[in-house]
Formats: sequence, C-alpha cells, structure tokens
Amino acid sequence: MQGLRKAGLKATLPRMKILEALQSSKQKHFSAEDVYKMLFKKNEEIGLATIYRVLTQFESAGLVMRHNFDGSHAVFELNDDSHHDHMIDIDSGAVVEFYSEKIEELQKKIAAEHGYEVADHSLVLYVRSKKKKPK
Amino acid sequence: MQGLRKAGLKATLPRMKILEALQSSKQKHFSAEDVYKMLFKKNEEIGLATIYRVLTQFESAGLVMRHNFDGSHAVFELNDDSHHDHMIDIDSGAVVEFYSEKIEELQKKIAAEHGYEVADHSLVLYVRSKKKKPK
DNA sequence: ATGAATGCAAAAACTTTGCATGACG
DNA sequence: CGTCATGCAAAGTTTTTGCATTCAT
Repeated sequence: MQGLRKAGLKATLPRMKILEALQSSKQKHFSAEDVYKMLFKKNEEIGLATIYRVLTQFESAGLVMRHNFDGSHAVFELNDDSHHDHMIDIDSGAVVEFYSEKIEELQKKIAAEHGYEVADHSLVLYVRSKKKKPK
Repeated sequence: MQGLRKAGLKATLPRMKILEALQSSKQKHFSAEDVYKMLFKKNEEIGLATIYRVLTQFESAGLVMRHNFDGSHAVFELNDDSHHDHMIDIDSGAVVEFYSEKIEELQKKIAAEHGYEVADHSLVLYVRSKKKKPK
C-alpha cells in the first residue's frame, strides 16, 4: 500500500493483493503461477497476465528480484535489500540463501583483472544433502 | 565422428555436422538457433528440432554443456573438461571465461556449513567495461 | 533388414501484448 | 473525468514431441 506509492505505482487492488501475498507467505520464492494459485485459493482471482505485469513492475521498482534458477521459468522474491545468493537442493527443491563477503570480493577482483566492473551477478549452487539416504 | 562413437552415439550425418560446426567456429557459445543458422549458411540444412535433440544428447553424453545465462534461451558450449565460469559484458554481449580456485573452495565450504555438498553450480558475472565511453 | 534418427508440423510451456472495459486520483 | 490498470484471449518465444520416412549398421 504505502510501499507501492513510494515505488511510484498506483495503489490498485491487484497490486496490493499481490504484494501482500508475497509478504505474508512463509515461502520466499514464487513463480508467477505460484502467486496466481496462492491468490486463487484466497478467492482473489487476478489474471495471470496481470500477475506477470505487476511482478515486472515490482521488479523495475526494486520491490522484488527476478531469478532464473533453471531457465524454464522465472521466480520472484521480495527484495529485502540484503543481497544473497542461492543454494538449491536438487533432491527436495529446497532453496537456501547464503552470503559470502569473500566471494563477493573475489568476483570484483576477477572482473577488475579483466578490465570490468561487476554490475550484477548470479550464483546458484546445486547441492545434495550429505546425509546418506537410508537404503 | 570418433568422439560420437565413444559417447555411445551413432555417427549420423546431422550429428557429425553439428559437432563439427561447434568445433570449427571461433565462437564458443551457441544457442540452438545459432547452430541452425551456422549450418544453414554452409547449406547444411538440419531441422531445428534435430538440433535441439542432438544438443541435448551431446549434453547427456558430456560433449557439451548447457547454460542459461539469461533465462530466455539456452546456450551450449563444447565441454573441454576444464570447468570455468562466465562473465558477460552487458553492453557488448561478449562472454569471458574465468576460473577461480578460491571461489570454488568457498562454495564447497559454504555448502558444507549447511550440510550439503555441491553437485554443480552456476556463476555468471554481468559486467561493464571500466573504460568510460567518450561522450 | 531393423531399430534408431530425422524432418515436419503440431503441441507445450512460459510470457507478452492488443484492446475493450473498469478503476484510481 | 482523464488516464492508467485490468482481464481476456490471442500471439510470441523457445523447446519438445508424434509420426511417417530415411538412414546406419
């Protein structure tokens, strides 16, 4: 509601519902369809096209971040202004967030060595639990 | 040709043409359509569906690696068995490869701290040249 | 000869867009 | 009230798939 105005977006019902859905869910990463279904269950039927449009606007406004973990579909996450990378459990699909100052530094250093500066980066670890599954 | 047999793939004309195209190009990263057009120019018209099928088989066989730099389409690169990550110049689209032992180590360490082991990872730096563009 | 590979066109999955209607400021 | 947002359906992209035909061994 206020976040929307601050972001320069008119406070419409769909936008408020979507933002609230993102904020109130225990989940942190959502595909457009996740959001759609989530709202659908609450009997807030918002067209999928609107979800896409709104999420894209939220992204431009810096309210959410878009990730492409697997290339087949985008996932969105609220932008809490604390940068972090992701670790995805390839068996369960669970997503763990992490942050490493050292890796960030190394990235800058390596880019600099090539005459570049880092504008953005994407780091995803595909991991497997170390605990052996009981046979 | 021999690489194909070793990979357990029948040496068909389309597969040979595609492999050769990948090997003989100065370019290192190709979308399926890049490969299609490349062959088309050489008057080797291979159906796009076949390109996709073959590249996927090559990936399974370990001959190529698939990347999803931007989420909108996949790119393939010959697998030279030397792991590296990528840096993409957001202005020119140029792709630079790099490798950092330290970053690799840190990734393993961080995963381990969460009870995981790294099965794979994807690191892409989106960079911008440090040289100021003359106004 | 025979099982696999190809080509084509159709389908699928995800996302964007055009346009008429409705809502916000 | 004028403008911008929404919904719906249609179109766009990229990738996959079914099926008849052709190819490799």
